[in-house]
Amino acid sequence: MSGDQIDGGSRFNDSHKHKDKYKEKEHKHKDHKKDKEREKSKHGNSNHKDPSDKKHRDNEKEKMKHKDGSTDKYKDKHKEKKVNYHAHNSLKKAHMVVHAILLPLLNFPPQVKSEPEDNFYHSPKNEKSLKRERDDDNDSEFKPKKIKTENDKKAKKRKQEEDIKPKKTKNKREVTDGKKKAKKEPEEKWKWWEEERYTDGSKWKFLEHKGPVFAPPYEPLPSNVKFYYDGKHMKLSPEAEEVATFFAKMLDHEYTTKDIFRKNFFKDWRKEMNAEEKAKLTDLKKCNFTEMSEYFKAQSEARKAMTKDEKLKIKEENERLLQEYGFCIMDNHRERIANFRIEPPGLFRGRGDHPKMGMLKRRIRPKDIIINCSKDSKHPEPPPGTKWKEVRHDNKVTWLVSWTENIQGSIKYIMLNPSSRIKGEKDWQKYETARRLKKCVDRIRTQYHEDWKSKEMRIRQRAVALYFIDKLALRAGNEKEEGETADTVGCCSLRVEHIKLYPENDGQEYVVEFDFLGKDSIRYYNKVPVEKRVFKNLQLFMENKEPDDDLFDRLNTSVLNKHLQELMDGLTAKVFRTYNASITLQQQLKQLTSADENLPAKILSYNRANRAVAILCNHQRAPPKTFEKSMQNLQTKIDAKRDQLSDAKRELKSAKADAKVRRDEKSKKAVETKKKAVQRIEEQLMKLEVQATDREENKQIALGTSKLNYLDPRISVAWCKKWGIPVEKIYNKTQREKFAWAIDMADEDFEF
DNA sequence: CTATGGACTTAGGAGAGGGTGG
DNA sequence: CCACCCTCTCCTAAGTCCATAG
Repeated sequence: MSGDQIDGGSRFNDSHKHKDKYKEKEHKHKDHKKDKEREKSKHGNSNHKDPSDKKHRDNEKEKMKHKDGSTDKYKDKHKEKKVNYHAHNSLKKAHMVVHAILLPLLNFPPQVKSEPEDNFYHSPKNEKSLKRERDDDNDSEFKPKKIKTENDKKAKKRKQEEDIKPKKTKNKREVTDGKKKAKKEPEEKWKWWEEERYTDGSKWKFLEHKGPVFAPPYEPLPSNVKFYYDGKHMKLSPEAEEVATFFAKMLDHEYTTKDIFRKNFFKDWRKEMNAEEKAKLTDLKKCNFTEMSEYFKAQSEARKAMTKDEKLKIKEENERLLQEYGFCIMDNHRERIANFRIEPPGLFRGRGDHPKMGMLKRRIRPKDIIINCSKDSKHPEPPPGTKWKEVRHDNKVTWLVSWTENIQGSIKYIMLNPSSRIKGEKDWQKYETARRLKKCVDRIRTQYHEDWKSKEMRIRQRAVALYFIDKLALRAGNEKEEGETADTVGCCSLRVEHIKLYPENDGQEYVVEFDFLGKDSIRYYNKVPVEKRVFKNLQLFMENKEPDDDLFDRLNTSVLNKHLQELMDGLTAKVFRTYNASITLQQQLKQLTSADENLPAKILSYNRANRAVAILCNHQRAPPKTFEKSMQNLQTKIDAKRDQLSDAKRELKSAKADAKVRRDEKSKKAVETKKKAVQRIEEQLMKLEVQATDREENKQIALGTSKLNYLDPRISVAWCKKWGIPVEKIYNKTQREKFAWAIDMADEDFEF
C-alpha cells in the first residue's frame, strides 16, 4: 500500500472539525475515563452521561506535556485530525476477497472446546521439556511480583534437577560431537534452552561489549553541487546543508509534498541555519534541491556500478565491523547484537498521518549515549575526545546501549539478536503462557459471555472488548497522546465512529462492521456477525455519544489487563493474539495437509495455514510494486510449460506407437525416457501453478510477522517432522537461528 | 488513583544481496 | 555474463505492558 493508498480522503473528518472549542475536545476521551470511575458503583445500565459535564477537569494535566518542548503546538492541530485512510479500497476489496477464500476455513471463536487436558501422551523427551517450560512460566510469573523468595528458588532448582538426567545424557552427546568437529565448527551451538534460568530477576551476570557504531560524519557536498534559492545559487553552511540533503534525498517521495511534512521540516531546518541563512531562506517553495537530488542519485548509481573488488572490500569492511561491534559477551557466550549501529540523522517519517513527519531526527553523539555493561568487564571506549553520557551496570535489563530520541522523547536501545539466549527464553516463555491460556480459555469465554449480562456497565464493556480481542484478535489499544502520533486505535480505544451496526446484513443477523486504522495505520476492515447480546450491548454503549467518543468509555487496557491477570497468572490482552494465532495454525495444518500431496503442495498448505493466521491478525503488506508483472511472467512460464507438456505427450504417444510396431529394446527405452520427461514436466508445471496460487493469494498479506512473532515454532517444526519436510522449506536461516530452541526440542507429536 | 517513563515486542517497508534464466 | 527478480536483512517506528512518581 504505497503511495497510491496513502491519503485517500478523509472519511470521517470534518464533521466536527470546527465545532469544538479547543480544549474541550481534547479532553473528551479522558473525561470519559473519569466518568467510568465515578460511575463504577452505580451500575447504571444505560445511564451514560454526556461526557461534557466534566470537560474542564483535566485542564491542568493537559498542560504538562514536554518531551521535546513541543508541548502545545499540536494541541490545535490535532483537532483537525482525521482519518486519512492509508490502506484503501483496493485493499479493502482484496482483503474481503481473501476472507471469502479463507475464512470459511476458520471457525473462530471457541475452537478449542474440548481439548484434552493437554500433553497426556508425551514422549519422555517432551515430558521433560514441558516440565522445564512450566518452570519457566513460573519464573515469569514471579518476576514481576516481588516474590522470588529463597523458597521458590529452591523449589525450582529441585524441579530442575528432576529432569537433569535426560539433559545430561543429551549434553554429553553434544559435547562429544562437538569435540569431533571441533576444528570445523569451533563454535558449537550453545543450547541455552537446556540450562537453568535466572530466578532472581537478573538478566545476566556478565556483560561486555564494544559500544555502538556511530553514523558516519557528514561529508559536505562537492562545490559543483549547488543549491538554489529563488533561482539564485546559494552556498549553505555545512549545518544547514546537511539538513537540506536529507530533504533532497527524499525529493521523489510523495511525502515531501505534504504540508505537515514540509512545515515540520522547514521549521527544524531553520533551526540549523545561521543568521544569514535564516534571514534569507523564508520560503521552502523557493528552495531548489534538484542538483543535490541528482547528485545522490548518481552516487547510488555509481555504487551499483562498482567493480567486484570494490564491492568485496566494502563487504569485508562490514564484516570486520560486525565482528568487532556486532557481538557481545554475555555470561560466557558470544552473542549477536541486533542493532549495533546508531540510527543516522535524517527526517522523521512516521507512518500514516503522522503529525511529526518531516521533523529533524538529530545526530546521536557519544554524550547522548548510556552504556550498560558489567562492572568487571572491559568498558567500551567512547571515540577519542568524547565521553559517554553515563556508564551503568544494571543487570536487571537486557540492553547494552540506550539514548533518548528527539522526536517523541522516547528511549531507544541496542539489544541482542533474536537468536540470543535472552530473547529466546522470553519468546519461549511467551508461547508457554499462551499454552496455559489454552487450558483455561473455555472458562474465560464462559465468563465473558456471562458478563455481557452484568448489571455493571464497566463489566459489560470489559466483556465485549475481551470478546473482540479473543474473536477478532484485536490489539489491546492503549490510549495515546493526541497530536503526538497518528490517530490509530486498538480494541479499548475504539471510538463510536469505528463501528457500524447492522441488525441485518446480507442475510446475517447482528452484523458489526469495523473500520479503523490500527497499528502502523494499517486499516482494519471487517464485517462480523456477533451474538445478539453483544449487539445489544454495543447499541447501548453507543447511545448518546458522538462519533469521536470512546466506545468503551469505562475501560482501558490497564483495567482490562488487571482483570485478565485475575483470570490467569500472566494473562494480558496480547496473549490472546498469540494463542489464537498458534491454535489456528495448528488446526489449519491439521485440516489442510493431506498425506498424499507432494512437497510443493504441502508447502502450499503450510502457507495457507500461515495465511489464515496473517488474515486473522490483519498483517497486511503493500502489494509488491512489480506484482502484476511478476504474475504475468509466471503465467507466461506456465503457458510455456503447458506447451512443453503437450509436446512431450505427443512425443510419448508416437514413441509408444513406434515401440508397438518395432517391439525392440531401443524403442521401449525411448518410451520410458519420454514417460519420464512427461512426468518431470508435469511436476514442474504443477510446481509453477502452485507457486502462482500461493503468490496470488499472498498479494497483500504478510506472512512474516505472524511467523516470527505469533506462531509457536514448535508447531511448525512438528509439522515438518511429521511430514518429512525439511525445516529449511519453512524457515530461512535467520528464522532457524531464532527458533533453534524449537527445532531442537519439538518432535512430531508436539501439541500446542 | 493518573501520568509518565522505561523496557521490551511487534510491525511494514526499503534496499541489499544473491540466485536464476535468457 | 548480465539483467531481473525475489528473498532476506536491516531499519526503526509503533505498539504492549509494567513500574514508579506525583
